[in-house]
Amino acid sequence: MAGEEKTLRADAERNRRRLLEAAEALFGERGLDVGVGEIAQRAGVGRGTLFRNFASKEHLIAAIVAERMHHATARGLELLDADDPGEALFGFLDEIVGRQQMDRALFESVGDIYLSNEEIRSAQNEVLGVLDQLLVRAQAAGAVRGDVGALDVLMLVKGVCQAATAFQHLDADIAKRHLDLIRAALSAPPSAQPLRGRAPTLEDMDRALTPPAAHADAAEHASA
Amino acid sequence: MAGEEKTLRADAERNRRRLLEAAEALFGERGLDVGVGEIAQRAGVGRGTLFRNFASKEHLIAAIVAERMHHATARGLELLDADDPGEALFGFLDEIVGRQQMDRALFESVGDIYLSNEEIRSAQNEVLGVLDQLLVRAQAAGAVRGDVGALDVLMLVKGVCQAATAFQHLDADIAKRHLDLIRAALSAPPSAQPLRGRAPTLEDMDRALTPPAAHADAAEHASA
DNA sequence: ACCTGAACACCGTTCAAGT
DNA sequence: ACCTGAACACCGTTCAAGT
Repeated sequence: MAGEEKTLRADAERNRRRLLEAAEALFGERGLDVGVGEIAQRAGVGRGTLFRNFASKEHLIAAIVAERMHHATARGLELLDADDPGEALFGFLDEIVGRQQMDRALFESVGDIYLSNEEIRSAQNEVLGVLDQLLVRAQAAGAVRGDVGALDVLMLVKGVCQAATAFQHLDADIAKRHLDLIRAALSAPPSAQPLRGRAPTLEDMDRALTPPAAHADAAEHASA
Repeated sequence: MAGEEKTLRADAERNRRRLLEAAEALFGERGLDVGVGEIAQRAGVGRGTLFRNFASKEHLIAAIVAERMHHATARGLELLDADDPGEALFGFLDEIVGRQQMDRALFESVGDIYLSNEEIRSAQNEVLGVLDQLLVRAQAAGAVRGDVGALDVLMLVKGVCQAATAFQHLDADIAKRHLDLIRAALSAPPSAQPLRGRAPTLEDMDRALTPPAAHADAAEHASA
């Protein structure tokens, strides 16, 4: 289903890498509103070359975020072999949050392109895949309540990251603190009252991709 | 300390109100990136008039957000008289989240102007004031763990709102669901392991306002 | 005092001309 | 094929001219 990696000319490939590195460095230092001109200059190429490699500034950001997500996926796969399933899950979340703190507001505008950019979507589905496995293991071990899904967890963590970036001058470890609270929420037995709504699934996300289509007969055979 | 409300000419006051209403409507419908020209047009004034009333587009957004915060403060004060302190606190959070869901991504760019805009800051301090009272009452009643502060709670809720706006097409009630998880986190006894870091205070926020000042002797008599 | 809209500065993006 | 930078379109903001 995924297209083959179009092989680039040697210099083009090098320019692409330089652009990614320059953008990553500048975004990390000064946030997402650094100009494309400055990025191209730091990469040592013309502005047009940036748009030859990336359809828009948002796509450039998406490419960087997708790379991060691939790293996260790889790390999550490693943790699947850990002894303690609970520690594996929460250690995974800790590392994700740790990376976020370092490089400023990279998650900042992800929300906007979350669903519209295919590269981000597939990378995020990878992350959700491992997260789901880590979660199921932790639930089987009794370390995490059974009524939450991987998408629940990812959204809570994303929220913690975003809220923390606004206050990072305040306390660098505040995200860790709030992650501990998320952990408490996930560790608690679903005793008191049940959660409102139901755990969102990947199918829900796919369905959310086409809101302008008012076909009205979508609930036919999709109620599995 | 707060300056007196400069009394405006009748037509100027009316224009200001019209601009706020037009902006609120358009932002709610199509997000924060509607142009100032369209806002002015909908309000029936020239573009220059917008900038006479609000120093910048960000200040216009801040004025709207500040109004919302005043409403939230008023609602919180009412809830201080409620019978069940726990229900009062979580009901308050529910209403905040409910309003957020309705009008799109209003919290979206708040993070950026959080600390730089004085109007937002004082309005937020008001909210934090009531939230603190609601929280202390709930803690005294044993409904909420003692090791969290009002700023912790506000940041968690803000995170939930932001993460939910990205997925609002998915499930309108997803923020409510995650708020239930936050409730579980706050209701849990601080038994397992203690939270990392310490509860952020209003003094921490004020201190975060002046990061470029490296005076180094700020911990003199401020350690109260 | 306040309002207006043309003019300005500053982005992201495109494209004709080069190699 | 790929690169370049001038040119374009589109923002937010300013300001001289009006009332």
